[in-house]
Order: sequence, then structure tokens, then C-alpha cells
Amino acid sequence: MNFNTMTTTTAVKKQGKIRAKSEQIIIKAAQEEFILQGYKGASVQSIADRAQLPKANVLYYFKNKENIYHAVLEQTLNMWDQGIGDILLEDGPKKAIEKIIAAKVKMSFENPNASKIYAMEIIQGAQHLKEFARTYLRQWVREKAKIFQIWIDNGEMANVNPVNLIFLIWSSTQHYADFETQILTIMNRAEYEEEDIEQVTQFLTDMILRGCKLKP
Amino acid sequence: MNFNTMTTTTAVKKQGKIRAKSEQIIIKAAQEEFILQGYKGASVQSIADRAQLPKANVLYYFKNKENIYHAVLEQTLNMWDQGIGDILLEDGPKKAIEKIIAAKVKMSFENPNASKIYAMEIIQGAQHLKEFARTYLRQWVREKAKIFQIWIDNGEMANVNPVNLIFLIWSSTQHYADFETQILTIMNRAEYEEEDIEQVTQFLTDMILRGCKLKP
DNA sequence: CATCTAATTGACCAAATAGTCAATTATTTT
DNA sequence: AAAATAATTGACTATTTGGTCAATTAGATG
Repeated sequence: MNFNTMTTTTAVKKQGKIRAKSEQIIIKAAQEEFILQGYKGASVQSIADRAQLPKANVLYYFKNKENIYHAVLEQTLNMWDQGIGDILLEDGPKKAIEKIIAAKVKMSFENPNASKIYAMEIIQGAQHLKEFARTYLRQWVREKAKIFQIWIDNGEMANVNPVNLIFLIWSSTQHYADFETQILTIMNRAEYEEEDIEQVTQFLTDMILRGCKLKP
Repeated sequence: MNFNTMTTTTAVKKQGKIRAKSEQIIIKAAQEEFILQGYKGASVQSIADRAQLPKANVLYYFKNKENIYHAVLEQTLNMWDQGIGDILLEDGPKKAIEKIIAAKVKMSFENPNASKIYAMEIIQGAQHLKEFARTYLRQWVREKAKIFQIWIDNGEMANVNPVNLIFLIWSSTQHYADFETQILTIMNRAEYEEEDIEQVTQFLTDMILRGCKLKP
């Protein structure tokens, strides 16, 4: 995917040897700071500290804070794009739902920070992602809804609203990333474990398949 | 509910005639600013502007920014506490699930801002709500999970993990508040309408009841 | 080796902002 | 109506912070 609204600055950059590595370190540090402190609350100094670089060096790689944030978002969206399972007509509803739930749960557990950045951006009004949502995302949802509708018309699954179904899969999977803190606190645990992925995938798959009147 | 960790400052305040009204105006303005800009990003000045009051006046009612934020959170939690439907043993699983989904969808559509503030707080690590989650929330989930377990043991519903079920109801309903922007953009709409509440409630109730092997 | 580009970094500055204060006005109480 | 309390507000300050700059070092390239 090419988020060309964001790559205007990064595209023209000079390419040294250290750049790629430094940028990656900075982006990761920035992602964590932006989650903990919000956009305004994350100071360039704090990002630099976390990246163990002088502030001036951070600003040498990214001209300003806004650019750092863009880079973080860009990477988040690319991760989202790769990680989201696809819905294919030839899979049929059962396999498609299983695939997409498994992919999204995996993403939520293995990369909660990407999900958190995305969620905060949307909650705050999607200032930087309006265009992405209006074009790419809307298109994606419509395409996939259309496929569900075909299955419904063929009597392969119950007559549930496809868009609501997509939102349901979306929200229920992402919840384990965004509300990580709350879930861990409620379950009195320090962190997720490997088997949680399997357990949650199983639960959501069963529930939603039954919801669509598909035998698990 | 008494969030006595937060009321330490407000409890001792002097009570004039104008105070109650001014505080309410400020809290509402602050809620909106905090959502749009985050805690650090929302300046006292911007809150004052939105409340149409001089900054010094805002700081007369709330000693500092932190206190404003506390007041916003306090009100959010109280709203949450009132709005969340209760799960009662005597209702049985079907009625209980119907009740709680209806209540939470209603809350999400009618007061998305409360949900957004709460979500942001949790995503950012629940700095101000750790205690609330550790005590009240954990207790609430455990109590309700226990009731679901009784129904399961009685064969009144399918053997689904009660805690996961609670998370599912939680996430799928709240999604319509937190991701309002995204959902509206995808559906190419300017705002929610009255009938959306009914439609979403119906969809989620049907899906989740079927997921629990309960006939809608 | 000489030249050019990339990378590093301390010092500095202008703008934004949380919070204080004192002076004044409005309202309530006695 | 006098005294006391509540509310209002402009002006001021100390601190934080995004961003610039110039000086220096490291590395590549011819």
C-alpha cells in the first residue's frame, strides 16, 4: 500500500548507511512515547532519551515532530495492511471468518502498540487519517461486505448485516490490544501468554461463526 | 459509586451559587478538549476559550489542570456506572444479555465522549484509573462472570468463557462510540441517527445470543 | 590524499503554557 | 448597610519545549 499523502517528505530524503537503522530506532521510541503521552505530550527530548540519541540528532533525521508522527503512522498502517487477513470469495464464509479472526487476534497480541496508535488517532478524530479512511478503508469494507452479501444470497450463511459483522470482528479482536492494560488488570496478570492467542481466537471464532449460523 | 481517590480535592471545596454551573460548563469543555488534544495537548486556555470564560476563572474553580482532568474522569466513571446495565441471576441469560447490550449501545450512541475519554485513558496505560480497575472493575467482572457460569452449569446457555463474553459485549458496543469517526466515514454519513441505535442493538443481540446458543 | 557528503551534538532562542497574584466587582449574610 | 465571602479578570512569571545553527567528526569516493 502506498500512503502517498504521508510519504511526501520521506520520499525525497538522502540515504546514508546509518539512516535506516537510526530512523527505525527513533520510530519505535516515538511510538511508545506517543502512546504513553499523546502527540502533544510526547516531547522530542523524551523520544530522543528513549532512543538514546541527542535531541538534535533526532531532528536531523526527522525535520520536526510532525514528521516523526507521520513516520509512526505510516509504519502502523503498513503493518495493519500486511497483518489483516484477506477475505476471498473462494474461501467461503467459514474459512474466511476463521482466517480473518486469527490474523487480527495475532496482530493484536503481537503488536498491540500499532493498534493503540491507530485507535488513539481515530478517537481523536482521525486528523491525520481522514484521507486513508475515506478512500482505502471505505473501499476495503465495501468490497468485503459485498463478498459476505454474496454468501448470504447463496444461503451459505445467515442474513446478518455484513458491515456490522466486519465492525464486530474488528472491535472484538482489536480490544485485546487497545485495552490490554484493563484486561490484564481484570485478570490479575502481568502480561499476555502465548496460549492466550489460541484461546481468544477459538472463543471469538466459535461465537461469531455461531452468530452467522455456521457450524464451527 | 464513590471514587474517593479522586474526590479528595473536590470534597472540601467551598460552595457558592455559581460554582456548580460553572464547574459543569468547564468539565464539558474540558472533556471535548481532552479528547481532541489529549491531556497534555489541551491547554487551560483552550478549555477556557471553549467554556467562554477567562483562564484565571477556570483556575479559580479548579486549582490546576490535573484537577480538571480528575473531574472529567470522575464524571465519566459515574456515567459509566449509571449507564451500564446490570446482570441479574433472576433475569436468566437471554434477558440479561439483551438488557446489557441495549444499555451499552445506548450509552455509546448517546454519550460517545465519555466512552472516548475512558478508552484513551486505558490505552495510555490507565495512569489515573489503575486503582479503579484493580478494585471496582475486577470485582464487577468477576461477579458477573460467576452469574454466567451458573447459567452455563444449569445448561441454560452454551459453555462459553464468561470473561471473554463480557469483553466481547464490552468491545463490540463501545466500538460505536470510540470509533465513531471511522464508522461514519466508512458509511459516508455525517452523524448517527436515532434508528442506528435500534439497528445495532438488534444486530449485536442476535449475534451474541446465537453465539451463546440462545434463541433470539 | 583531498574533497564531498553524512552524521553528531552542545548551545541557543522564541513561543507556548501552567499557574500565581493582586485588585476589583458581585453577592450573601448578619 | 456593613462585613464577609464568592467570583472575576488582567498582568506577570518561571518553565518547558520545538526547532535552529554552527562547529566538529566520521565515512565515502574520486
